[in-house]
Amino acid sequence: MWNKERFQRAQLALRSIKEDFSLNQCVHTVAAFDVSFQAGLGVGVVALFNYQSVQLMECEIVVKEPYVPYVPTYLAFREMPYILALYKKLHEEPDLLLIDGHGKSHPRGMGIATQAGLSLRKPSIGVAKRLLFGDLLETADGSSLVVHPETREPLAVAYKEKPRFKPVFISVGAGVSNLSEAVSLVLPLFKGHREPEPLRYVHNVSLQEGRRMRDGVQQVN
DNA sequence: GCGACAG
DNA sequence: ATCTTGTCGC
Repeated sequence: MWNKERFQRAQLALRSIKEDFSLNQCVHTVAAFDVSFQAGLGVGVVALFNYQSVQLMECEIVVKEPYVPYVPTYLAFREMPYILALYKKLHEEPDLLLIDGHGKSHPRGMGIATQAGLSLRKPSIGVAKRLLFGDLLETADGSSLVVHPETREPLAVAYKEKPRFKPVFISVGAGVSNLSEAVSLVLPLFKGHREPEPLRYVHNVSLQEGRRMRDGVQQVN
């Protein structure tokens, strides 16, 4: 059975894991994850990308029923089963994980990107489409900073690939030394869209795969 | 008590 | 996230 108390205990227990891993000097590959839900089924997708060229290397899919509902600030407990299964399917070990959601910019500093990084012992970065926690501070260069409500510590950067875009919120997951490093690692992955290309790709694959299953396969591929 | 609340 | 059509704009 699930409840907030168990979720919170598990989340805080994970927080005490030692980060005995860190980013390689050179990041060669990045793995992006996303999960969508269609007709009661969860469709998880991972895509391995070459970091330098931002070209697709591998794509894997996992389809299964979710174990628990979505509970605000406990997203990882719903989506982590997909991420773990997807990670096992990869034929090559990635250097960096890119997660659709927050990392450190979370009420307990334990967003899904952080939980994923700690669980898999891999450096991770979170990219979320909406703010969850923290105060938004406008900066001169057009982008904004998210800071902790009390400590005022920087938690995330609100980045707009184009001025007319709504921002995405980039935050440290695990194994990345600081926010500015996380941002500089993600920026090269943007290709003129709101989200970095690897995340945009897995999101699209997840949606189309979900619809294909829901509507029934009309053709064999 | 009230409102907010990633995906 | 999902339920859902057309529509305005670059």
